[in-house]
Amino acid sequence: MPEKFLKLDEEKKSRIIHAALKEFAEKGYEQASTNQIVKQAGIGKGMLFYYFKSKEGLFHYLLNHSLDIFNEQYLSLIPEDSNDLIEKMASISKMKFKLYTEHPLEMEFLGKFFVEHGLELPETARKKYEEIYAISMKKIFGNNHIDQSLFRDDIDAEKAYRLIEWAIQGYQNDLLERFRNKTVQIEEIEPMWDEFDDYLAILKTCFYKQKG
Amino acid sequence: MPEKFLKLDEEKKSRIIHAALKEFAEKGYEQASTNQIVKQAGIGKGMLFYYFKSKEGLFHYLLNHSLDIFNEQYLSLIPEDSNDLIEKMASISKMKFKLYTEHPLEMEFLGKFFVEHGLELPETARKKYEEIYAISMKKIFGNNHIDQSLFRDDIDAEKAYRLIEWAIQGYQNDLLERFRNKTVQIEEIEPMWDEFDDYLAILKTCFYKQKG
DNA sequence: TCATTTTAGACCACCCTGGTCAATAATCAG
DNA sequence: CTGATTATTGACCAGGGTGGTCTAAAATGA
Repeated sequence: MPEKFLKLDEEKKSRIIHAALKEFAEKGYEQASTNQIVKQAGIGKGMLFYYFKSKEGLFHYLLNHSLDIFNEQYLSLIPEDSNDLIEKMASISKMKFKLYTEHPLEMEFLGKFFVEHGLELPETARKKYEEIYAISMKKIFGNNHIDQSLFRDDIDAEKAYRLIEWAIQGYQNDLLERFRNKTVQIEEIEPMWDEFDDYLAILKTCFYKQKG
Repeated sequence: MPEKFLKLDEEKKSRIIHAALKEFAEKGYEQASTNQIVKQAGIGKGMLFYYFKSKEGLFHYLLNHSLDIFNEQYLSLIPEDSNDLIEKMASISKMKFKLYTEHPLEMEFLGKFFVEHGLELPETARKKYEEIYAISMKKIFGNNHIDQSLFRDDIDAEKAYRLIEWAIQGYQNDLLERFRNKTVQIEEIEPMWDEFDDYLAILKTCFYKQKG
């Protein structure tokens, strides 16, 4: 919708988007200051209202922008076919890590306005979010042909499932915490996934049937 | 220090403390509004500055108040003697749940100003926090006579340790999410802990040596 | 009764708000 | 080059919120 804005060169767009995302994520909608945004973005005050009509217009644009990234860089890439629960969750986890390190501001922004509670959102954004949420649920849990026979017999597979999910989640949070505000260097990634694989191996050893 | 304030009856003190905790936790120090606080607490504007000298004075009081609760209702109660890692973490987890449901505002407040990043705190509060942090670390991990022999031999005990921690953490977060903004009814607690015990049993089955 | 302590909220000077707009700079068409 | 169109700036606006003060009244106590 903001055609004027879309015509800008990428560098400037990015500066504005990031300044705005940061301000909204930190302060919330009401407390966010357009003055701060223009100062941080290094543009004149008038331009923000020339590109987007109002504060609300800017906010809507940011919501769409962030949801699109979430969709394209994450949701659409989730594989649907794996039967090995741990492998599936691991690959999702890796993608999520990539998403969060490559687009930290967008994800913080979405976190603030969707995951956190008690914030009213425009109808359109809520709809879009609910769609995406439904898709993600379907992709991750939907086609429940998870191979339960992989699990050992003496435990409740459903509960084991949750425990594994939480454990992997915990590792991811730990990882994200370590890389907070750092840009991830390519050469750091491989040993990280090695470590991750160690953890996954333990989970398999413990929760799956032992061969032989 | 705020003697005037301490002489008030408990109900009024509580109203003021809770209004202030909520405002600070939601908006952060700078953005928090003393006007909002007095309105929410139902007292005249002047009183806040009569009890505490300034906004900063109020904030310091809240920090101490919350840290004290954390200390007395949680840290000092952590048992130091258990060797069974899972049992120990489980009991800590239960206490933490109690702490968070009985003092949600205090814990949100502390979360905002300690766990969240990039907020400067007064020197005294930082010291107090670091002490408490050190104590908690020592209590939880310090006397590392955790009985590693309980773990099965074919996995790295250190890593298993972390996985268990994350899993239990995940369950707790799930629980806290379910009870967000609800006061926990006593009759709801027991079945909850039954469920928790189920999860713990699975963890033991999977990570500990099998008997016989 | 009168002195002391609590209380309320009007008031202060100041700062920041989202948004406008007139003046200017840059770009483009012919 | 000219003249029109577009992009850009920042001073400016009315309105509202800021932490904090102070007067005057109410409550309390002796």
